[in-house]
Order: sequence, then structure tokens, then C-alpha cells
Amino acid sequence: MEHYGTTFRIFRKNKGYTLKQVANTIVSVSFLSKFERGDSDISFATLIELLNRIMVTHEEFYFTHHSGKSNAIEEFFNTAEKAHLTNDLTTIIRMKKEALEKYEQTKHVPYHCNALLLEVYGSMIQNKSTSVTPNALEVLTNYLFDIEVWGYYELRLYNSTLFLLPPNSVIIFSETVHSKSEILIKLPLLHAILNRILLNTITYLTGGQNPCFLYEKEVRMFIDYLGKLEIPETDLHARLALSQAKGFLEIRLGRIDEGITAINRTIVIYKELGSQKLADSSEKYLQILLHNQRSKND
Amino acid sequence: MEHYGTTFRIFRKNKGYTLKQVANTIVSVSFLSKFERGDSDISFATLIELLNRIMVTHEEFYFTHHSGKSNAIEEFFNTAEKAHLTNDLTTIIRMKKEALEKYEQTKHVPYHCNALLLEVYGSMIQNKSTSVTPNALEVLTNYLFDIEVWGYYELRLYNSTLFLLPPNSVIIFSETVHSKSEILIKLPLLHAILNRILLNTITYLTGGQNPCFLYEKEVRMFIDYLGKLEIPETDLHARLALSQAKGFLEIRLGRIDEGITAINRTIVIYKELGSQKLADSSEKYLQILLHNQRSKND
DNA sequence: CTTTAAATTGTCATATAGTATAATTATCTG
DNA sequence: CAGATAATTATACTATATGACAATTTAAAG
Repeated sequence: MEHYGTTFRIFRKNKGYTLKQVANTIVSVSFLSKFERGDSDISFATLIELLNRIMVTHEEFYFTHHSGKSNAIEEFFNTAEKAHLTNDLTTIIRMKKEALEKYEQTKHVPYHCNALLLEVYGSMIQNKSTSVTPNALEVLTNYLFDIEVWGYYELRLYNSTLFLLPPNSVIIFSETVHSKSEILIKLPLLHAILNRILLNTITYLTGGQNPCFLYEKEVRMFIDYLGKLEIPETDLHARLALSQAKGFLEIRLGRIDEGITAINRTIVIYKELGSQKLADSSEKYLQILLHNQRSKND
Repeated sequence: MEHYGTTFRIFRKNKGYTLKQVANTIVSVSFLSKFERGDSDISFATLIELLNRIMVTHEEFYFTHHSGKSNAIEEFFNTAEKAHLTNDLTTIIRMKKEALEKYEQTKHVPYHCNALLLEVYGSMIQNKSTSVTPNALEVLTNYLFDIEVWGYYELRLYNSTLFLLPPNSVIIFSETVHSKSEILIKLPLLHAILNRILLNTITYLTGGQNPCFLYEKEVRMFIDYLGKLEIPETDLHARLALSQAKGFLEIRLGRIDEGITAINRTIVIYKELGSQKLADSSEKYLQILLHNQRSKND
């Protein structure tokens, strides 16, 4: 891996600054030169100041330096999800091996959780019964339970594994997830995940083959909750998903026609805007839900 | 401002790690302790490693440390835009003063550009004729022209000021903006701005009171361009904006009924999803365009 | 091409980042 | 509460980040 200084120099030159202009009052010219040539490391606070001065965000700096990777955590979830969606078993297996190695080295629970997540993805690709041992699930639940303030990692981990947990746990976690994330939730990226978590929770609690629907109260609560969070007007995707969730609830409650109408309206919008895959998966899910509901009524 | 170490300690404790577990192979335990107590600064590379180990992204770390601010640049544009939308003249004036002071201190052109942007916002709030001196505009154009690789700052600056530039300049800049942003455009945040730029370009070139419509070719080109960029299926907002842009083009070309139909469909979607403000502003813009078009036909 | 000024790099001094280990404090267990 | 163990901090030392200024390279100008 190249030295950060090299990347900094590229940015500085691109913006047309001299060493002197950038260094001024923050560091000495000679030191900045040394840093840029890789002869010296630099303190965190100083580099942040320098980046500010040349009008570069630390995100784009980091991203460029690591040739197109945002950060290790985001990268992990994104590549895992992508491999899952494209049935890329090789990648899943490789990533799982890496996670287990890191766990052996450090004994840090998150690596264990990562391996578990990849285990599940792997068995889903192979169409095996997603048999996660209760032990493994306990590791996950305990970890999430122990962390008081959830950050990006916990939110994404929970969002990716919530379908494996028993409904009671999901209800408890999802109920508290907002208060567990404090100010961090103001970060747009984190807020978006929170929305996804709530929507997934609703979907999870609404679905299932259980003939009697046990979670009406909770589903209504989460729908209310999402309403109060005020999804930004521009986040049409989340708003549409919420409409869908309401439709699915209708169906589950036996008001099948109302439900179908509501969901079809959302599917029409997807299609009109050319989001064909989203339209397809919504349609498929609608069929499954209708099938379950009808066999129940028999 | 508190020391970064303090923030780090909060994160570490929250995740339940001991100094030893985190320090292991990266730094010594005693040093990590010193850093956390603010007795010592830390190198950039080392802190990034440590954050990785405790599963914290640098974004959330920075955000928490600066109590809810993402980074200086993003913060600048966001607060300026918000003040502009809420007619908060006081904030605009204060920010402009700050920008000019920084410019005086450093003579760095971006601060000059920032001041210019705030100047425009200010006069828009006061309903003054947005009289930007050609000189000032030249500063802006030259800056953007000189920077080879555009980053977050340049993209946002251009996006906020493109309505002030002559159409020819806008066409040139918007045509090259993608190639000027290289790999950075893979950052979702930057990609989103690129989409907004292209949509704003289309709106700008389609609008205007000029009775004869000079930019049909260019508008079609940018619409094509947006299509090729493949807006993600989930970015329904951008997809809807593109549909709208196509409708506005129809109207400008005299196919008024087709245009109105297309735009009304998008407004219906906004309303159905409860995005009332977006629906209103679309409707308002539609009226303006229709008015211009009709007075032209007389 | 020569001269001059600006920008960058090299050298050396010093402050401070970072380590090894001992001392202290907190946590756990019976 | 005592005793043991783990976690943190203090001390003394070394390595290196950073500054002041001189030397060199690059760019500008005539």
C-alpha cells in the first residue's frame, strides 16, 4: 500500500497549490514535503486540517488512496451482499475463511459474527436449509445486546441477520434501535439503514406461514414509527416501501382486495420508472403472501 | 475542541474492548492509553487501523467527534443551501463574512468562490436582481476550468452555481464533468451529485424565456447521457426527475399535451407518496414553463 | 540562453510520538 | 473483606515527527 503522502500530493497538485500555501500555519513546508514523499508519517489531526485547506473531504481522500474502496466495514457488507445476490459461492467461501482467520487471531466477536453471516449466505446459495446452530445465533444476539450505542457496523449486521432471529428478539431490537444509535442516526448513511431495518422488520413480522397472525400490534407500531421518523421527501424508495408494507399488512389481515390494489399501485410506479427488478421482486413476494393467505383460509 | 483520543475511548468502551485487545500489534498498550487521555497525538495511518479493529468507520468517528458534523465542506454547502431555502439572511451574511475573511488570510480561490455563492444566495433572498459581476463569475469559471480532476467540492460548487453561468459554459462543463471526476464518481455520494448536475443542466437549458429554443440537441444529449449512466433502480427520485425533464422538453418543443401528461404522471407519484413539497414545486415550474411557451406562441 | 525568483528538498536540532516495564488501580472470586 | 488477576497509568527510554534554515531544483521572465 502506498503512503498517504503520495495521495495527498496528487490532490494538492491537482488543486494547484504550492507546498507553502498548504503548509502555512499548520506545518512547516519542509515537513509537508517529507510527508508527501513518504519520508514521514503525519498525525491524524494535522492531516484532517490539511485536507480541509485544500478542500478535500476525508471520504474522497481515503477512497482515492484505497483505489475505490470506501472503508473496510462498508466494503465487507457490500461485497458479501453482492456475492449473495449473484450466487457467487467462491467469494462467500473465501470471505468466510478470512473472517474465521481473523477471529482466530484476535478472538474479536465481530469477526465471528461476520463468519456466521457468510455461512448463512453460503447455505442460501446452495439451497440448503438455512440451518444456523442456536449457538451461533446466540453469539450474534449477545453481541448486539451488549453494545449500548449501535454504530454503522451493528446496524448493518443486524439488518443482514434479522431474518434469522426469532420474532421476539427482532421486536425488541427494532424497537430500541433508534435510541441505541443516538446522534449517529443523523448521519444520512446511518439513517438510511435505520429505515431499511424498520422496513425489513415489518416485512419479516408480516410474512411467515403461521396461519394465525400474531404481530398485528407490533407491525402497526413500526409503521407508525416510520411515519414519525419523517422519511425525507426525496427518499421515494423508502416511501414506496412503506406503502407496500401497509398493503402487505392489509392482505395478512384478510382485506385481500385492498391490499392487492395498494401493492399494485406501487408496482406500477416501479415499472413506470423502469425499476424492473424491484417490480418483479415485489410481484413475486405478493404472490407468495397471497398463496400463504389462501391456503390458510382453506 | 476535545482530543480525538477522548472520542476513541468512548467508542472502544462502548464496544467492550480492553486497551490490550485493541492495541495488539498496532501500538503499545501504554501508548494507546496515553492517546486516549489526550497526552499524545496519533498518526493518521495508525488511527485508521485502530478504528478498523473496533469496527468503527472513520465517517462515524469524525461525525461523533465533531458532534454531528460530517466534514467542513459538506457542512458548508448544506448550511448555505438550507439558509437559502429558509430565507435565513442572517446566516448567509455571517457565512459570507467568514468566507471573505478566510480569503483575505489565505488568498485561496475556493473561499472567494464560496463568498460569491453566498452573495448570490443573499441577493436572491432580498429579491434583488441577481447581479453577479462578470468579474466574479470569471473567478468561478477559471477555478473550475483549472482543476483537472473534480472532487466533491468542485461538483457541489458547480451544481450550486451552474444557473449563473452562460449556457455555453454550462454545456462544456456538464459534458466533461463525468470524465473530470474519474474514479471518485464511484463514491455513491459523488455519483448522486453528478446526477443532480445533469438534471439541473437539462432543466437550465430547457427553461428560459428565449422564444426560440436553441438547445434541443444538447438537452437530448444530456438525457441520453443520464440514461447511459444507469441510475440505480432504487434512486427513484432521480428517475422521476429524468421523466420530468423529458416532459419539459416536450413542452418546449411545442408538444404541449404530451408534455403535460408526462409531468402530471410524475406529480401524481409525488403526491401519492406524500412528497407534497416536491409535487408543489414541480407544478409551479410547469406553470411557468407553460406560461412562457404560450406567450411565445402569441 | 541567462538571470532571478519561487518551489522543493536536504541537513540538523528538538519536541513529541511511541515502547518496555514497573506501579497502580479496578475487577473478579471465594 | 482478602487475595488474585486483569486493566490502566506512570516512568524512563528510543524512535520519529516536525521545525529552522541552507542547498538545490524548477519555473518565470527578460
